[in-house]
Amino acid sequence: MAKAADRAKNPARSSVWLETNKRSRAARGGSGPAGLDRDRIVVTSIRMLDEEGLAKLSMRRLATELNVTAMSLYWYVDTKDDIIEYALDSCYGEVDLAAVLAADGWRERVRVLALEYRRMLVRHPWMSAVAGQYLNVGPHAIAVGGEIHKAIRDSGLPVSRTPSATSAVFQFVYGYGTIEGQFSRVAQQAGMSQDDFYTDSIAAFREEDQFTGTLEEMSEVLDERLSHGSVDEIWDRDFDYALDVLIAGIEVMVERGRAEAAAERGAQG
Amino acid sequence: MAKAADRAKNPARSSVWLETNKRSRAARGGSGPAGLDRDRIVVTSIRMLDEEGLAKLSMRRLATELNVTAMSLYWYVDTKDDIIEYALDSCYGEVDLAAVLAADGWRERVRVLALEYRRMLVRHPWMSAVAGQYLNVGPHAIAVGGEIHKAIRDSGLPVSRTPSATSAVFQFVYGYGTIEGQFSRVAQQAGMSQDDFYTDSIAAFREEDQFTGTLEEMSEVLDERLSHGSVDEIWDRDFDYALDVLIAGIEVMVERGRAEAAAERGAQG
DNA sequence: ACCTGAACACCGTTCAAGT
DNA sequence: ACCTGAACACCGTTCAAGT
Repeated sequence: MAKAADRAKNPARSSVWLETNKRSRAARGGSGPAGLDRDRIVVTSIRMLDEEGLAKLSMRRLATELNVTAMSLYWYVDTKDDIIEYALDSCYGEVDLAAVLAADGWRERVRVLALEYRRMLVRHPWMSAVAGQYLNVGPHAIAVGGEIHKAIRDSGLPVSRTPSATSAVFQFVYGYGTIEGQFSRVAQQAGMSQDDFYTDSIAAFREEDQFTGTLEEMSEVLDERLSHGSVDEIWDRDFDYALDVLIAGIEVMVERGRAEAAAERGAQG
Repeated sequence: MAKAADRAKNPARSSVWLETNKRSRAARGGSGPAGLDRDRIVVTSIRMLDEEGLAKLSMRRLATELNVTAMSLYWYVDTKDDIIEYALDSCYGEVDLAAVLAADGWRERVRVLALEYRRMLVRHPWMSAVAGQYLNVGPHAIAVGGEIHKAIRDSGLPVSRTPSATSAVFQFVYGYGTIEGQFSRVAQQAGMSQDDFYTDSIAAFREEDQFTGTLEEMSEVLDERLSHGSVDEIWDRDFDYALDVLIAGIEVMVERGRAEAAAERGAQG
């Protein structure tokens, strides 16, 4: 049941989290003679993905890491995609929702959620490339999505506008976490600190005469940045400021919405 | 020269657009006996990527489409990654920068750029998964980046803040274009209209009792949406509103920046 | 200068067979 | 119930050889 071939026929419901595809056996619980179970598979996958990246994860290499043959894995999952979907949701579980609940007011809740989300993406740089390809409807992803929705809703925006505002905030966080994660991963691969990597990259671009036209414009910006701190500090500072922009924008739109609603009531009464 | 193995050793400069890797021969110009050249390779790649997605593009299938063997491609590019990097930059070339220049004021320029960018991502749903993996320093990508920078700079924000604000706006657009493209691609694969696919998906989720907890919260939002138009209209409406939020936020921060600068001058003078 | 055939070292997945 | 060996139909890339 729920073979890879079947899965492809119904993309709308194509997720390990939906009944149509879920397999009954081996879902969880005790491990077999080889000490294998789905949890161990997922945990090991995440470690390998963090260390070596998406491209290097194969069923055979994963199996070797677990002291088992590749075919054993297929007792616990239907496809390699399933493993990645489980890994994805497991990472969403790292978002500290207790810290969100402890935060005071929607602004602070949005900030905490954004920071937790960003940090998760940076810890697992393979996530961003993959998240868009799945429905992201695992229990942890749904829980995070629910908190995001509630935080934005509490701003006072009309219900019809919360999805849009949510999207503005968290698509930004997603994109920001993606490039930050990419940057730190590539720097690490090059065996450099982020600071060295930054200055080295800029130097490389300046050597290219093809960039002298357009990059000149941004040159003063690039120079200005490192004078204000390390690359790590710049990531934080830029992130905080962008959240300032977004929160200020939401505040304005809340006010506009209230003014419009009042005008409507005035016209009616 | 510039083999795949060499490339991996210097990730900071790992791009077909940087001298270190660029190969001199066959860069452009007339096609060989088989009618092959790099432009044809890139154009065909983009068509195949649009039609069948990233996973299905292989050197062998691409070569077959071009009536040639896979190995011929290696005369024009060093690796499969190179082809994707060329394809990526070629797509950035679809952004209509003339329309941006024709727009009046930074707000309108930001809107036109955002819309052009979003449309490009929806036309080529494979782009989002891939863009983060490369440096994106091809001529077209750089040109687009330059216009984005200039539009945001003209808002009057301090130079030190433009990268952050740019990131807020265009990471949002990137994320938004990604999920919109994903949605339309999956609907198309399922052979459904976007509207049918939307209602069908929601129905599928409602059937799952695991979602009754968290999804209940968002239920009213989901219902509200389709009463206000087609899925296509919702995509447009949400996008416009999110840009309203972002532009309003930038306006507020410009004001704050001016107030702070004035206070500083007052304290000094 | 441009293109190919054969080969290498990999993939994900299936299926029948083992314990 | 859980795990494996062998096999299928693929990959990207290299290298020596063709024209």
